[in-house]
Amino acid sequence: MEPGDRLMAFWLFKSEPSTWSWDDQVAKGEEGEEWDGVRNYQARNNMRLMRAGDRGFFYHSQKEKAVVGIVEVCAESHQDSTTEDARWDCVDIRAVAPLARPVTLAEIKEHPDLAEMALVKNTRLSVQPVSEAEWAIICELGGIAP
DNA sequence: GCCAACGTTGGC
DNA sequence: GCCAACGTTGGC
Repeated sequence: MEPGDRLMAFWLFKSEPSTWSWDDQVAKGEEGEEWDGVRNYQARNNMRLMRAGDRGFFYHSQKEKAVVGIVEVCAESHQDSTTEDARWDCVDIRAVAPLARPVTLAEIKEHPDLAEMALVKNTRLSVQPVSEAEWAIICELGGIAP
């Protein structure tokens, strides 16, 4: 193990589908897409902690309010190309697989072991960490292997 | 469409 | 450095 290596970490990316949907993400294929436009320090700091190969949930906010797919970090944090402002950087992510069935916010709120998720406790944070236990539960609810 | 939560900005 | 005003997000 090299210094700085760690186990895979898990995250959650929120997007309003009318702006950027799971289908848009899938259409980008292996190449992936910059997760740009984040202008929140907490969300940015989470992206700075990401390493290539980390997995994330893709969550649709607003109308749908459900985790719909799995993504993978394919480029670590770099300058956000939509701004000159050096404060803002972001990772690239690519779609890995859709959930067999979406896991709704209502279900997540109902599950006692998911009550501590930022999705529940800090509704406005758009890029957030997910624990390994939370990851496993949501994958199970979504009908796919973790 | 409303409103609560919360982050950011700017005046002092 | 505080805090009021304001803007934005996102659930309901």
